Amino acid sequence: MRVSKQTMERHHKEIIAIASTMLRERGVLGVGVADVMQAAGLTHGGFYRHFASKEALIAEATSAAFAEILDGLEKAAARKGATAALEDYISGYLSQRHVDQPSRGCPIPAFGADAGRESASIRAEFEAGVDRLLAWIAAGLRCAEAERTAKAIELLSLMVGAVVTARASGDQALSKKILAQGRRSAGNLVSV
Amino acid sequence: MRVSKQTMERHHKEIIAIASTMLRERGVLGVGVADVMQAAGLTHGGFYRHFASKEALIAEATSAAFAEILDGLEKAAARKGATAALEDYISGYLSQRHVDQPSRGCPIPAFGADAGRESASIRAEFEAGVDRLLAWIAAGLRCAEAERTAKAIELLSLMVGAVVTARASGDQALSKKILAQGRRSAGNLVSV
DNA sequence: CAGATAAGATGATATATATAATCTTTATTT
DNA sequence: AAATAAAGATTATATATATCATCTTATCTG
Repeated sequence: MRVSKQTMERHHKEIIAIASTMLRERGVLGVGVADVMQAAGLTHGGFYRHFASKEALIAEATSAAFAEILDGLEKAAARKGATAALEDYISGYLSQRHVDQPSRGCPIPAFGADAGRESASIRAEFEAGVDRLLAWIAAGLRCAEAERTAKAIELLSLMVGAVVTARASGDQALSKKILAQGRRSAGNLVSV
Repeated sequence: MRVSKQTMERHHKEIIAIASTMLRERGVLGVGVADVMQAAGLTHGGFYRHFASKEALIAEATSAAFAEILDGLEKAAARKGATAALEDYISGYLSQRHVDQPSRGCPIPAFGADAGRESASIRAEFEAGVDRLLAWIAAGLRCAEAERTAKAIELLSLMVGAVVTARASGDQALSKKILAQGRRSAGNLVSV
């Protein structure tokens, strides 16, 4: 049945929000259109009133995942300063919680590999998110202006790789070792 | 029809070899049992004479992917020395070729995120591969014995993250920038 | 308020999936 | 050489998939 414009708008946003968490939990091929709709309390039939294709949903959900995170980061930086916010971000990123719960975490370790196999429209959203994230990280670094972007890339690569490798290595000792070393390395990077 | 023991053994290895490249190209959910069998010149019906389940195939293919790479690395280290071999490995890892062609590349950026979602048997194979790779990297580092493992983890994390992020960021300028920075950072790591 | 419109539900289609049963053909064993 | 065993082919099953058509029912618009 038809719903009000406001309700439809709300549904639209809910679908995207659910897809953005499912994406990070299950990867691109692991999320089904019907799954997402059901989780939103709807049936699969209405999906194509909202999106032209699954690909379009993934693109929007990718953008939403980055936006959600970056909005939070920008608020944190405004509240406690760019450098302190960056330190919090790093310790959260390289935490056991982040490794265990990808659903609200960073999209890059969660489905960056998947995104690399997807269409240009999805990769473009991903790239925009990475760009924005790198700029935010750079702003929190205390080194010389000229080195900031380079260092931001180094730091992000290190963190992404540590989380991917820790997740893949099961819940054993190795996983924790990788995380702990990631924290040390990242700490050295930002302090120098 | 029945084939000789040798032929069956060959088929078995071919199936695993094909799965190990498909895995890296398409991820765990992207490889289908029938796809793999067809690529091996067989039909899907015979699959369960070779493997108990798709999961068993993925576990074996994961192990095979790491083994293939590490056998090559160990030969290279024997030929030209651990340190020189490590330098080659790093420059190959952070090359455009590796970013563009995951099929014969490192399993960690290719399907580490997928592996993290899979069963313990698959994660165990992955963990064993990471372990062996870290030991090989550590052997090529010229720093103090006590720091080697830590530095190997740092280096691998950095490289994995750079490749994942470069792949996800499309074929634009950002992707190349991430790779180039990865090479600089890795270079600094091994030289110090 | 009446009619148009459209969001979502229901149902259908076509394809893909992992797995299992059965059949065929051949290698192995006796 | 006959009997057996088994690898792979064929076929079947059950489920999942993305997408589309149609129907219902409510909102919006004139």
